[in-house]
Amino acid sequence: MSKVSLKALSEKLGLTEGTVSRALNNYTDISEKTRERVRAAAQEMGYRPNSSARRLAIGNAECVGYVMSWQLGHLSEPFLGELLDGLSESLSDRHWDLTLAVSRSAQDELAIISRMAQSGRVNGLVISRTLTHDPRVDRMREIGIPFVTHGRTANSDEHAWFDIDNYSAFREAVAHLCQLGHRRISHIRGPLEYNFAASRHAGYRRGLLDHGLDLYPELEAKSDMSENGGYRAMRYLLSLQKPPTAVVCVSDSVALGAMKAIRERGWRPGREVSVIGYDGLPLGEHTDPPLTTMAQPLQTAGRKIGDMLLAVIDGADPKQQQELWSATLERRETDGPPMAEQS
Amino acid sequence: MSKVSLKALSEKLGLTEGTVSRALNNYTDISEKTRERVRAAAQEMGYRPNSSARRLAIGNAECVGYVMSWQLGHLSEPFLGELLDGLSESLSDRHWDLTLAVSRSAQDELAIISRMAQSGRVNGLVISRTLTHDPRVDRMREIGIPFVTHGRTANSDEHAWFDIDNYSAFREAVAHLCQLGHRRISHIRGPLEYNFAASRHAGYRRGLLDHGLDLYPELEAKSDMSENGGYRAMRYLLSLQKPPTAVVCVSDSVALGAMKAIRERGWRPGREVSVIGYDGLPLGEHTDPPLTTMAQPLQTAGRKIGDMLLAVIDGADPKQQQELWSATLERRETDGPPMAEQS
DNA sequence: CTTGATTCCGAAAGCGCTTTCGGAATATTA
DNA sequence: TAATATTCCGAAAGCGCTTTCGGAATCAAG
Repeated sequence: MSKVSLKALSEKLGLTEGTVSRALNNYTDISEKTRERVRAAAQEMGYRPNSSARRLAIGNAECVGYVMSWQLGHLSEPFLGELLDGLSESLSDRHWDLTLAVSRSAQDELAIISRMAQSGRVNGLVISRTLTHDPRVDRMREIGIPFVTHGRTANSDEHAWFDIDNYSAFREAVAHLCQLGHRRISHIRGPLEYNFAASRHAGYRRGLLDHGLDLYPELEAKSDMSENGGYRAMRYLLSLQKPPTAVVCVSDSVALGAMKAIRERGWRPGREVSVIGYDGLPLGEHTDPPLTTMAQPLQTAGRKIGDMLLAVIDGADPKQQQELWSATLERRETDGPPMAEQS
Repeated sequence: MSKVSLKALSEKLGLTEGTVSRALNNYTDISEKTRERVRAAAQEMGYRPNSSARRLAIGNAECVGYVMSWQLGHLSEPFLGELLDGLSESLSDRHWDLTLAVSRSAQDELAIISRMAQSGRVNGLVISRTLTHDPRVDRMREIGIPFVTHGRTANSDEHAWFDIDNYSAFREAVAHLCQLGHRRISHIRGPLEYNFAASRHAGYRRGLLDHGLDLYPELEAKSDMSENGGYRAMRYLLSLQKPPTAVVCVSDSVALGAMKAIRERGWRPGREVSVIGYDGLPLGEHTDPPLTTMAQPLQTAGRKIGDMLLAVIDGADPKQQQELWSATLERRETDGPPMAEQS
């Protein structure tokens, strides 16, 4: 690729490679005059230091990795793009790269982590969708590579993480429904191995208890993270003797499916049964009716995660790199007071 | 990171680094016995060749880049995840990496391309959302780095590309509406600089002509690629003296916004005005009513693009690496015959 | 004008791996 | 057994860049 090497440049300048290198890297032992001369020549010849060579010499990959799992339809997560955007923004300040790896199995994922870390391909890693007990963080810690998780784990005290306060978010969502007068509040939850799903679930339960409501297992429906999962779960809930008057969903996507089930029954979301989603997706404004949701601030999450990772790489104490942000209730039109008892 | 180097490994084995290297890389001049011995030791010590060193020596980055632009809300594109997934799947066969770069301006994007290519950081590039006249492909060609575009350009004959036949898709969508009896068919189009938007627009027009319909500029509304853009565009169309009885939208997202505008007027998509989207997003099944759409097969597009890029890198003629796939009409419930004239 | 402190650059040693080349050691053929 | 052909590995030269070290040349101080 790069036809112009340091050697070519230095020969043209009548300097040694070392000198040119130092000039370009702003060493103080190079006179301002020659530094400029070198810069100009480099510019003119279109010199680009070979990354592999530089990285080898410098002993640094100038690169971090994001490893995402194939599971859970992770790839279609709404936060993917934003996260990558923020990450790369953070990295671009120092001209570092972002390498992506997607795994095809849990085993595969651990292998990928090891390989990327131990081959010196990256200086740090970030993973998303943490499990409560996540073998990936064990692996990363054992390897000793800097990392930050997007989402907490059971022993998050030990590492750097970024998370949204899912627990409080769902507690708040339930509180909101209670204030509207609901007492039969359902939850369509995600796979509980995932920390975020477990937190939301726990927050939901806590919300009920806050308001003196009992926990009814039949009011909790399991789902994957897809619209279809939400649809099926909601159909189940609607088939109950006494269907819930409100349901909080693990995500906006799931809420979308739930809404469809509600409509199919001839009911209307926000009237016969309120529904609250989670994510704050823009498309929620355009559903029928517009979806009330707990909106998470993901526009800058990636940026923050990147900054945290860089800090850890720079030697910061991972335990100090922990950030918990909050979601906020965004009322649209799928939440309303319960209708008069009807059975 | 990697504590065990080739040197350490070779010393432990009582062999030279060169020999160990050759053993690990399956050179034929190493006896099967020592090869096995080396493998075992490598495995045991957890040896991982340092990537930077390997890449430098080998003169190959073992890596390709995907550069995405910040524009157009590209990041939230539905195909992002699938594309990355497919790409990485293709690359993982040879254990190559995928590095991501997101640009913050058109200028920036060109700079990124140059830097990645000329610093030998990647062996090839892929870009999405091509413009009809795309300076990025000019740049890549001028640099001489292998690449494939996701979407065609004005001079696509010259390079490798993957695309969906947008033109035919929209022509077909219009044909479908005509067969249902529609004669006032609108199009909410995207920014025409983008090749895909221009193709869809052209396909729409061609569809009208196919059926002997005239082109009315006022029936074409411009929009960005967001739900909101579709919403505003549709409001405009509904404000016409004689609103269209059907509208084909540049994307499902845009269609979502359009549907909202239709509902707000007290009408129902598929009854007073039919709407057809494009993308085939799963969430379209759960809108109200479920969105009829031209579905594109993106599950394997990434894989294909990756394979094509690899082929070009391996020396294949870029002009032979061109692939055009078709979208297919997925009828759901937003298409129907026009209602009786009503004004 | 000499001595010592500064500037500024050349020389050279890597970074960790790959690959070519040549030559022992062993096997094959006459 | 001698001569030729094979097998298998050691030695060494890079890949392109960074960085330490030392020494001219230039400066300020005596």
